[in-house]
Amino acid sequence: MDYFLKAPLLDLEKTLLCGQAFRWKKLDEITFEGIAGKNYLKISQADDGAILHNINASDIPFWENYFDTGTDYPKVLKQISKDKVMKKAIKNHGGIRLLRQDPFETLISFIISQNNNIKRISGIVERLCENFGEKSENGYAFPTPQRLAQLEEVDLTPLRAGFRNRYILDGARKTYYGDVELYKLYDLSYQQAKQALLKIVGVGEKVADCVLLFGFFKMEAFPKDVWIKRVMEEFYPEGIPSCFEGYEGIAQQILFDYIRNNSGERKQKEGTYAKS
DNA sequence: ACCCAGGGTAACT
DNA sequence: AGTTACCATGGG
Repeated sequence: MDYFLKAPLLDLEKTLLCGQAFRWKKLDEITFEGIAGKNYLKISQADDGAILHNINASDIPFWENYFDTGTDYPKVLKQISKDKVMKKAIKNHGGIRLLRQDPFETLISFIISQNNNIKRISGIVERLCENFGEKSENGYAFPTPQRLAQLEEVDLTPLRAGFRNRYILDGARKTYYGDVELYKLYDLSYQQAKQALLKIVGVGEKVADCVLLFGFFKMEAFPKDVWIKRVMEEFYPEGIPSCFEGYEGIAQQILFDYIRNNSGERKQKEGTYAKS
């Protein structure tokens, strides 16, 4: 059956393709498909929500959670738009929602993301799933920690992930052998959980913040990649405005899309970082 | 040929 | 504690 997922203000394309998840593909103007963990979904944009196609009733709670339907986005946007720059960014980029993703998938995906671009990250993640994920009728699941932990670096050469191979393996091994009790980080504070993630080789401040935000929904996380650093320089030399408090993660995602893909609405600074 | 990409590590001051 | 070269790979 098809199911209407209520999600006020949702912009499906921005949410799925803005670089917080890497396994979604656009099928037509309003329809997308992808796999989160081992769950396949075909989904279409609707007004203030989306249509989940051919879905089992038992899977609805998973997707409600994934699309963060428990968060009141109109309320959040009203709060953070007290900041002028954010108010402007929201006009075209306010439809982005955070996706509540699996911690291990998020960890490995963002280890792969370092010094890399979104298109190539998606390719590496896809090859990772095809090589080591469980196959089902609609594609490949994301690999388990157990499966990846038993591999050697040479096994990862088909991914063409380069120097990140040893980081991927360290993340998988520390997760599988419990050196980092990944699924217990939900219960820790932002700071404590971050300290645990930083024990993984290849995980630094930025990757840790992405995992904490997209994998554990720690809203204090404000990942500072090269684009956000440009936002901070240009708009927030004094630091993050206080009205973002409690919603830093959502604010970050909106600003990330704003600076990367402003479609001409913002004056370019000598064309320094116009989108490719 | 050079620079950059949702950065981190190791080796320097 | 704060810089900097280097790290594979692919696109512009």
